[in-house]
Amino acid sequence: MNLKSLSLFQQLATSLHFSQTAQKNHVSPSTLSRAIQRLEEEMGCELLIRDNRSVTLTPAGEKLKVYAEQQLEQYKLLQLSLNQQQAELTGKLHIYCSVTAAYSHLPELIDNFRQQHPLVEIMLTTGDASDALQQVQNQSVDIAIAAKPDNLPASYFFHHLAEIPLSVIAPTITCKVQQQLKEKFVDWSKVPLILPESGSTRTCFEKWFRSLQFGKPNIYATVSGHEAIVSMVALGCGIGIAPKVVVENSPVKERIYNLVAYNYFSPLALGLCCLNIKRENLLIKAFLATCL
Amino acid sequence: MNLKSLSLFQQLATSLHFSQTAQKNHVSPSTLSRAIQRLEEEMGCELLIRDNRSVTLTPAGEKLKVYAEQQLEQYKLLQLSLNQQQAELTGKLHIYCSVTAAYSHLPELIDNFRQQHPLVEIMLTTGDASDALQQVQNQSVDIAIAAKPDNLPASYFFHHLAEIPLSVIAPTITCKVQQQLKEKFVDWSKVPLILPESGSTRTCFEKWFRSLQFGKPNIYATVSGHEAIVSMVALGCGIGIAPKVVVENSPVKERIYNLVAYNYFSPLALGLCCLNIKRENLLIKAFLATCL
DNA sequence: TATCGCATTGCAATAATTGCAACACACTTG
DNA sequence: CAAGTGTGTTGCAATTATTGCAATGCGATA
Repeated sequence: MNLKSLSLFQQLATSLHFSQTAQKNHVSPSTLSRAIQRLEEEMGCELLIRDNRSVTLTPAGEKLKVYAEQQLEQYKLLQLSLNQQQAELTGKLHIYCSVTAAYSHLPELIDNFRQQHPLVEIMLTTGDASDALQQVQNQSVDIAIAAKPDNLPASYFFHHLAEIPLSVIAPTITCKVQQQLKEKFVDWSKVPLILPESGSTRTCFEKWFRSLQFGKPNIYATVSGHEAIVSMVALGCGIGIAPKVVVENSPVKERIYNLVAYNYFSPLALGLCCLNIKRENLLIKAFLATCL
Repeated sequence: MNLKSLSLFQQLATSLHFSQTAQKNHVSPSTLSRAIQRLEEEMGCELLIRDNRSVTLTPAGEKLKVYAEQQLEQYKLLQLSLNQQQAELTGKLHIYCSVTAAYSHLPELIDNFRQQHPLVEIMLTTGDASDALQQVQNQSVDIAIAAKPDNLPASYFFHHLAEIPLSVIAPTITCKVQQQLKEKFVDWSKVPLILPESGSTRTCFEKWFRSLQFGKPNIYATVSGHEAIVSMVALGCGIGIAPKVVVENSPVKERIYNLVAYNYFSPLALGLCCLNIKRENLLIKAFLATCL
């Protein structure tokens, strides 16, 4: 039995909903399902009754839920007590976070860290993912939470956190782009494109476009930051490519749709990045530790 | 964090001795060492000070020890409560156990099981490993704890528990065998051998002897049970082959020594064995579950 | 009947854990 | 003082466990 499974179970026992719980924890439903199965195996009894329409706790499940809550609480207390005992960490930790990551992973990372090291002052900068590495490089920040570039120099340390799928998006309003896309033969060299200035998403796009063999792309605009791409697409300026999370959290998401047919972009690898030489730094070490 | 590591740590924190703790838990010292390292990583602080001559708990280690003891206790209680809640298992469980296994793994298996299912009556038969399968086959027993034979029919289920290394042993007292072994060229067809009647050890030996290409072995005696082999070797009747555990736990171990040069026997695979069709049997299922 | 939502499974890829052997170190012995 | 013994730690290769994707089964909904 491990705390991760226990935590998953505890949440599931509260929400009684596999998909939701899985999503909240950034794991696939199958992972959650199997974690519970392992737990049931280990306990030697059913914990949840899933009748394909609803999920209910068995009496044993109830007991385990109580136990899980206790355990998680006690574990927190232990951590607190251990961290108190160690020379308590203080100082400033500069974190750079791409706006994209801020949607999905930042909150819990910060939460966990603050819980364990309440005296550390966190200096957070958000910005375009493509700036992340540079910020780390010139030590303006200690850690970046951003997509992994294709060729990361060995002087950087990278810890994988999640895969960020990309979406190709188009405006729903009637406009020139709309018509172009409706044609049987889409001349990609004519379709106006909204692209990020640089960064992984840009690289990703360029690879794809080259594979189409349509010559030069018709780049309507290059913008800095995924959010801006989404906005411009919504305005009907052209089609764009941006992380799914950004699209789904956008205030204009009603005015765009997903060009599912073109979703063969490999997802971005989101993770923590810092200089290898700084991994011994106590604050950085502590931060990385909270991310397992 | 998982209970296994926590349990290892708890024991280590009590014994303050890596090798001992590792041995008691049937893991290698390196496994234990790394489990502790992981724990320290996870907690973000040192737990034990190892200065190459002694092991001491740090204050953080002390705290974790207390925590670990609580957790393990609570886990036991949880199991108890869950098992109580389920229709409590009762009945008889017939176990066959080779004497060899009785030395090493039987106690804890039984312990664990009894703790969880105190009302189940355990009927234990010990005997020669070679009988184990037959006993399972004709359903005289439900489960056997014994070495896995080379060709186990598919109707059997086998769960690996540990590797049992074999020793080639010779008498220390001066006798004919001694002299034969001292010669530069050992004529293996002349050396008197003490062998088990049948079973994995026998198979193992025969393979080895054939590979020597010395014709027929000079079999002094075939006996049933590894313990008897050790005794006969101690008496100077010949050399023998038997599991290390048996040799080391033998009352006559002072009168035998290990022919290290001939230790190229592959170890026996000790494990639990039952008929596949009986795996659904509640008692058997429960027993297997306690063995992970 | 077709489609959706939800949990589960087969399978291949990835990550974590393991034990062996080799090592470094401190004490003990001959 | 060199060789030997007992200790915990590492490099490395092999095994094991875990993961996510894609496909499946199953009921509900339209």
